[in-house]
This record gives sequence, C-alpha cells and structure tokens, in this order.
Amino acid sequence: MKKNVPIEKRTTFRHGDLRNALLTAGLEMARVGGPNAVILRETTRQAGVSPNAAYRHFANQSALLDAVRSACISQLAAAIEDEMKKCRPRRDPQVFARKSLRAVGMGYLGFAMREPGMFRTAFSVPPPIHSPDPANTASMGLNPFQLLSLVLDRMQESGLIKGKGREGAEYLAWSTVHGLALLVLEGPLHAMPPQMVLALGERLVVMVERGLS
Amino acid sequence: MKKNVPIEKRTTFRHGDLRNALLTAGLEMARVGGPNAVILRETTRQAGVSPNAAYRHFANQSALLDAVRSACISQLAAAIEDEMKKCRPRRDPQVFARKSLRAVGMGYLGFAMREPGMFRTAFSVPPPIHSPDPANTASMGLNPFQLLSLVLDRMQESGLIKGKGREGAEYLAWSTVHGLALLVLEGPLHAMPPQMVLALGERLVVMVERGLS
DNA sequence: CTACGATGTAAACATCGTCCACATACATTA
DNA sequence: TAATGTATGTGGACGATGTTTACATCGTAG
Repeated sequence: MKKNVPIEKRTTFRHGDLRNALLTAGLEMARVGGPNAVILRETTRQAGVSPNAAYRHFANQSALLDAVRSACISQLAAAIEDEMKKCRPRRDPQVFARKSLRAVGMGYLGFAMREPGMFRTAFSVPPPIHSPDPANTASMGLNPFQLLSLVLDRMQESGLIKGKGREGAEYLAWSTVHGLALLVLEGPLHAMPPQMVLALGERLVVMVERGLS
Repeated sequence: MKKNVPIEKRTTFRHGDLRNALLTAGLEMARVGGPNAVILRETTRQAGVSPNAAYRHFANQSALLDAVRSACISQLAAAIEDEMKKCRPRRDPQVFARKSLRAVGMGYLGFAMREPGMFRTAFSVPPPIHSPDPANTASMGLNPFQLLSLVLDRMQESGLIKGKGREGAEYLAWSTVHGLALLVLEGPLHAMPPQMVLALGERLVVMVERGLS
C-alpha cells in the first residue's frame, strides 16, 4: 500500500489556484468512487497543501461536495447536449421532436453508464437543479431539467403532445430514465449488460412518448 | 446536545441477543438518517456494549449495513403486500390485474414517501434483491421484484400484455416508479407536495400499463 | 471438574472533519 | 519606500469513526 500522492513540493507560499485544484481533485474522486469518496483531506494532499488550507476556500467538506456536485451536473448537461446536437432539424417537426426526446433520454442514460460515479454524485442529496443556477449548466446555459423541458416544448409545438398532456410531462419522462439509471448503477440491475440497458432505455423513451399523448 | 442513550447496565456478561439488538439499532438509524447514518459504534452504544463486541456478529460495518439493508427491503416488500391485499380478485381478471399493478406501484411509492430513510438504504449500493434471498422477503416470501413479476404475470394471463410485451416488463415498470421515488427523496423534486407525487405516480402506472401492450 | 469455544472488554492505531493560534506573502496606502 | 492589513497556508490539537490485537469471562461438552 503505497501512497500514490505525487506532490511536487511547491516553491511558492501561495498555491495560486487552490480552490480549483481542490475542486478538480474532488471531482476525480467523485468520478471514481461516487459522493462518499470525495474526502477533503485527500484533495488537499493531492494539491500538495495542508488540510486546513481547504477551509480558506470551502466552508466545510459539505460545501466542497456541493461544488463537486455542481460540476457533475454540468457534465451531465454537456452529455445531453452532445446527444441533442446529433439530431438536426428536419422537414417534419414531429420527427425532430421525437428524435430530440430520444436524445435527451439516451444522453442521460449514456452518461449514467459511462460515468456512474459522477452521476451518483450529481443526484446525491438535494441538488438545486430546479433553480437556474448557472453552475449546473453546460454550453447552452441550460441544466438537464431545462434541456428536457425544451424538447418537450418541441413535442407540444409539433402536435405530439396535446392539451393537458404537457403538464408535469418533465417529471414523467424524467422518472422513467432516472429510475432505470439508478437501478443499474446502484440497484438490482447491477449485472445487466450495457447493451440490454440501452435497449430498455429505448423502450422507455417510446413508452413515454406514447404515454404523453 | 444530550446523549439519548438509555443504556441500562446489563448485569449478565452475555447480552443474550446482541446481534439482533445491533441490527435493530442500525435499522432505526437507517430509518431516521439513511444509509450513511448507520454507525457501528453507535449501535453498540445503544446496546450497552463495547464497540468491539459488534465484531463478534458482523465482519465489519459493511456487513452490518448489508443486514440492515436486507431488513429495509423486507419492509418494502411488506408495504407492497399490504397494498396488494387491498384488491381482491374480481369477475374480470383484467380489472384485477390492473388493480394489482397499481397496488405494487403505489405501494412502492408510498413506502418511499413514508419511510425515506429505509427506502434510500434499501437501494444504496448493490442489493442482491434479484436472487431469492429469504432475508429480503415479507410474509408472502417474495421480494419486491418477485411481487412485481407476479402482477405482471397476472396481466399477461388476463390478456393485457400480449406476445413480446412481457419480456423485460419488470424493468420498464420498475424504472418508472423507482425514478419518481428517488427524484422526490433525494432529487430535484424534493419540494413537491406529496399529493402531487402520488398523482404523478398514478399517471406513471397508467403509462406503464399502456406501454406494455 | 476441566478445558475449550463463544462472547464481551480494554487499549491502541490510523483516518477524517474541524477548530485555534500562528506564519507568510502580497497589495494598498500613508 | 515603508508600514500595515488582509488573504492565504501551516502546525498542532480534539473528538469521532472503523478496526486490530491481546485479554477476560462465561457456558458447556467431554
């Protein structure tokens, strides 16, 4: 058991960018081991700094975790955006809307499978994802919830959702994919092969699409 | 901050039922504060015993948590059973099947809202709910997954699910309700009023029912 | 009755989060 | 330029947790 702490002894007294270094280290720990793995002392170790130095930049480890969580949510938003960009507007706006919904759902699920630690961190405890906190967004300036709302609007405008079907649609759609993701990540579907998970995801998206009309 | 540790000093050297006492204490902690709140030393304190005594009954705190988790899953199964018992067989087996599916879904969701700590504990990390471990069951001897399978069989037998619709139906149905539960418990839907959550749950069940045909 | 295995105790260690007092470097200003 | 103040990092300490090692005590089987 060797310490894998390649601290290059800093020559300057100041670190220069400590807050960022701590955050980066914490994000990596979250990536590897989920929310419980983000250890305050360890981040300072990796930054080559004494433990208390962290308290100049974060009120406590909970505040550090909050920052890490925001970063995770941003990455999730980015993953969804990537998937959305793959589908360009079409002649038929309904096709576009459907593809968009699928993109959000599968982007969400894909990120969960690709980065389980970050995904679990993103949703550990009460993330203020609802409020448009810029810290939770990616290049489009929208958080995952807002991205979902966007594509649902597209579906409504193109006539795929009628009348009251739009109300609360975010929650219905979100629940399905979120549930599958968590059952796979830290639930009894742990051993399910990724290919099958994705196939289930597709079926869920279709189910949502039909369920909203 | 007073210690609420009513340890009645035991007169005998042996405790008599320590393993069970630790488990009970741990379950209560999980109930109140979720998986992270089950502290090994605290369970021994409440049992009026030295910390190391726990190691005679559990390999480590992870093993203790596993046992607590199993208890939580059992309670979940019991809650679902309770809801299922409310709907008696009817003339029309399709009505019965539909009511049964609703019972499982709403029983699941209701337990999550009534006992958030236990619910979160039940699904923290890798629960072996899939394998028919008797530790996870309630009076019917079925774990939550098997209860769901049961009502889905009912739907198939009554003709509500046809052909390939039955394949993987457990996962589709489960994902939806599980997702809603977690979004509410430790997600962005944290502030949603319970009444609205239940209404969403009903819509989800209907959506699943239609989506499986 | 004796010896052994199961159960509980005592003491100790490493790690973690956190607080307090102190040290150092940079920037602003007199 | 020199003084001073503030932001930043250090050192040491405390209590809590999980865990290990050695020891004590009881019930029981031979």
